[in-house]
Amino acid sequence: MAQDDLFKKLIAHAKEYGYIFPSSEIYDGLSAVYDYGQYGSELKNNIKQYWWDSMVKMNENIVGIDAAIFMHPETWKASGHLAAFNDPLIDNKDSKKRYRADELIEDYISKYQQKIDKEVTKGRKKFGDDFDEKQFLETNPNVRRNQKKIDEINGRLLKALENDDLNEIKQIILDYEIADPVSGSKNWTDVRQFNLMFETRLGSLAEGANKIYLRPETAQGIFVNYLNVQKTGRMKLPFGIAQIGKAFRNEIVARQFIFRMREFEQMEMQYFVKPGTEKEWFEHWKNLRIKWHEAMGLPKEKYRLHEHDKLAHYANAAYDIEFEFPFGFKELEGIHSRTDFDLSKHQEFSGKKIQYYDPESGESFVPYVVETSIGLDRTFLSILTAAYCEEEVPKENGDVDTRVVLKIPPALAPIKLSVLPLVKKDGLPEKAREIMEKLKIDFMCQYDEKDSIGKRYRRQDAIGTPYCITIDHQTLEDNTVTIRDRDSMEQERIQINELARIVDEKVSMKKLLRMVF
RNA sequence: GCGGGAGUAGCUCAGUUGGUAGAGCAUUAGCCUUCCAAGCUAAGGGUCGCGGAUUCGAGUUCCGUCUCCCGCUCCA
Repeated sequence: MAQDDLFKKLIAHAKEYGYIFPSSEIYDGLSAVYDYGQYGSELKNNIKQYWWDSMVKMNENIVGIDAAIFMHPETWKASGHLAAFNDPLIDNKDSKKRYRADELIEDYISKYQQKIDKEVTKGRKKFGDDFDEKQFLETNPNVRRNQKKIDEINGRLLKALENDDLNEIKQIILDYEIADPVSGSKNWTDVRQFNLMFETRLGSLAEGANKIYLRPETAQGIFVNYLNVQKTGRMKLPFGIAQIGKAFRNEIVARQFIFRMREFEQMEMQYFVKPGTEKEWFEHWKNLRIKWHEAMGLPKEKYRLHEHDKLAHYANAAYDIEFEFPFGFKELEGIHSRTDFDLSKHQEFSGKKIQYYDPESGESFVPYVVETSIGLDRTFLSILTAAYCEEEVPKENGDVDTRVVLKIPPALAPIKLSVLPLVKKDGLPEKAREIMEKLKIDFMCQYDEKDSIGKRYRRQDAIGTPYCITIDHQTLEDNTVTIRDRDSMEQERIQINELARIVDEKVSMKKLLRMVF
């Protein structure tokens, strides 16, 4: 089956079986916003728990917090988001391409710079060892002409950016007849501002109310709480702060189902270390995070590591863990060595000293940070895509039947166990209810007596329930039930009083944690 | 924003030159059922995305509009 078709089927299946619904669907939906349904929210919670436990429970030097989505606006000046998330964009009407208007102008400027470089090369050849670059740049008429042009355009651009003057940016493009690098067309739309951060106002709508933002990443909530946690938790380096929470980005194009949403959830852990040891910890977390993914049991070949060659301004090393989605390998988790960029910036902007006193060396310093940041919704999607199977099952009459089954890792499955009386009479439903009552304290269980047993098995397959237990006539005689495995469809007969123990062994989250640690 | 595709029941879709909105599955109730979906009976569920135009009459024609999906530009 083509990957594209598979993806469409998966989306339809996710909706039909209560995993993911389009947001506000009765009002025609909202672009790139989705709601998690009755099973989706269970799966999501299980993923969160697996992550949280593997951070906070399994590492005594990692603690968790839950910071607010609203933060002081200065936060985003310090982090650089306010500047970096504001892009003036322009469309070419002929080529239909969209560009960042400032980059378009900068590209144009770089052509003049290239001319200057060429002159310098020529000059160097001509004068040999006597070549004085500084003097050459000041006196050569060609260089001076080009440099003047650069200064002129650059000056206008910087001023326009500073004043948020979009009309001026457009005017620069028109004045210098800057053309679309692809088509050569000069047929441009107006310049529009895209702010990737959602804005709102704190307090009333009254004038003078402060503009605040929905956080575009959760990490800053950790950085601004660094001192609080370090002091109140008596934390010593190295230590980590973990957080799960929503973040918001007003993406120009948000698509591919829940892969890129405007509202999404991140699971982040910032690990604070002594400067100089960050590379070592970076390796440590990279390896541990890979093990975390592998323990879930999704196919290993679906994962791949990608090293950033172009590093963000704050990082000195960065890896992505990528997953092969139906639309290709895409980022699932980022492991970044963020140096002391964030804490230093907050120190600078807040005026509060963010230092760690190291009793061993007697020195104070700003700690370095190694970050692991994983998309919860993306992890959800990776599990769902890997789980979705259409199997051919031979029927008794020789026909072939298609079985749709979600092979979700049992520890993460929304419903662990369904309890099914073979028939709806002879006291079997009563016995099944009795068993159900005992088990529901241990597991998410579901009871079903409607329709034939085969049909009920298929319904459970479709939502990914790993085990079905069936109460039949023999149950009444010897207190045994059959337990059916979702993936192999094989059955085993076991004692009722063994049920909780046997199922727990199979579906417990402890199993995953033991594989990682 | 531009280009392409699509909006009819929970799902998959049919609906003729314009003439009373349909099927299968699903759902609910009842009957029947000794282990891998689709036995029997009945019921519920749709202002055909929305608005306008043409017409005696529009799911169907025309215009507008909204939404979703795919592609492109952006992405810490």
